[in-house]
Amino acid sequence: MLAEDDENLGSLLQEYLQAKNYETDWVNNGEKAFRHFEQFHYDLCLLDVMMPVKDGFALASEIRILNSEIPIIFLTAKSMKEDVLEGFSLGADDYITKPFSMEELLFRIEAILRRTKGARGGDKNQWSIGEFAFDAQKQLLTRPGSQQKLTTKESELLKLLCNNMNQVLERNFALKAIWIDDNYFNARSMDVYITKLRKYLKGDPNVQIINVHGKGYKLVVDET
Amino acid sequence: MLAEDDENLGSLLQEYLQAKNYETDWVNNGEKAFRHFEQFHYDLCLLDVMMPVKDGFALASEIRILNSEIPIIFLTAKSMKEDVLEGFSLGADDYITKPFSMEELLFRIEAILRRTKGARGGDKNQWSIGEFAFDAQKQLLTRPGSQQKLTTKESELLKLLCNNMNQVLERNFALKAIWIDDNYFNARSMDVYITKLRKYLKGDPNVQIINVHGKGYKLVVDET
DNA sequence: TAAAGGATGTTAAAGTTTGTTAAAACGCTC
DNA sequence: GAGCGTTTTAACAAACTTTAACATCCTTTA
Repeated sequence: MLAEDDENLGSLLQEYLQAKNYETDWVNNGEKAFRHFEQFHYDLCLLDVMMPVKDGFALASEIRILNSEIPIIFLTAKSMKEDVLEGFSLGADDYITKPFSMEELLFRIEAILRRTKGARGGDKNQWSIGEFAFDAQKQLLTRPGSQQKLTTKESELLKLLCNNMNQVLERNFALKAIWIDDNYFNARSMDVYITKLRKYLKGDPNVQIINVHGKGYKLVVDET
Repeated sequence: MLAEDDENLGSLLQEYLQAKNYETDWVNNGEKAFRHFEQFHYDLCLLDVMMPVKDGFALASEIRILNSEIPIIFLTAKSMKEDVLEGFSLGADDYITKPFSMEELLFRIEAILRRTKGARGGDKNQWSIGEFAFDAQKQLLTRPGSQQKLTTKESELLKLLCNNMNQVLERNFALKAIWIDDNYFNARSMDVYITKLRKYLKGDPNVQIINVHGKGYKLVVDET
């Protein structure tokens, strides 16, 4: 829940947080915020301190009565020491003074949520490739019939291809990502691994690793 | 643990925190800090970013490998956006720029400890690994049916793997953390222990220690 | 359009890292 | 100093990655 009376900042923040996959309700005064808090269920509160009708500090102390656990972050232009201290003594988890960068806010939110919940899932490591299932974490390429254990390099390369499915994965990018150094020999080594992956994937004609001459490779999956 | 190279600020902070009943060890460079961290048991780390020998960011990432839970707060004069973001991406819980008020620091520490006090101490020593339960303190690996006593080295290694569950634990790091010296023979010794751990864990097919060639090992647990 | 040169495909060998087992060495207790 | 549990060393096996060698494909250009 975001409580912020400045229309510009409010909508900007809401939009940004939504874009980062945090469902965000935005209310523009403390009174409304409290009613929302009673009615809905939130994971974290972002409260502006100076708001009409009911200020952020008053709001926070009421919220704390209803829920002593929910993380609260104050967002404010006030940076005076007393205010900061008052904020924390109301049980705030963080206190950010404007102007702040949205990225920093996001990181602070995540630092707090990490403590309250499990960490949010980072990057993907499971894909379906035609009739195959690939688990990059377990380094396993599975088919209805059989199962193939992949080596580290095989798995890393296939993962990169999956991340760019139906797009071109550039040679140099892959080399620097997996081999660190993109010299001639590593490039040849990569070619060898492409051959290996093709061999593993050759069971399904709808799956292909296509070379884009001079650029790189493309994992093409034909869905039918 | 307080890592701060400025003698004045360091002793001032230590004194203040002690006065507030937080037992505080103060070290004046990153290298010492790491050795202290290995040796003693702390509830929270306050790290200066710019320190001689090993800077706060490098220190934090090494600490995170040993202990993925312990709260970390960066204390620094750097307020550049990139630095703040780097701090958070290393898993910081807060990032405070100098000059700051000691009261505010105290409040921020308390805000974080309030969230982590459940784990009490932050140094985790119990994990569930698939259908196993591992207690690093008691050096015990338990299963619904049976129970396995672990030797010190077995336990230390499994603990490191658990701290980096589903991530790669680098050989060299583990060697330096457990064997101190990462020479050839210690490396082979570690291989032997990996074999032992695999034997203990082989009852549950959803638990695996996977080798990442040339890098290290990864404890993969498949939750379903 | 055919030749040339570079890029990619494929296979096998060589070299390195890791897996596994057992014996030897170590350190502690009695 | 014998006994016992732990850790290291040794020796061999297996797996992984890189290098090498040669074949083929693609693009350029005369």
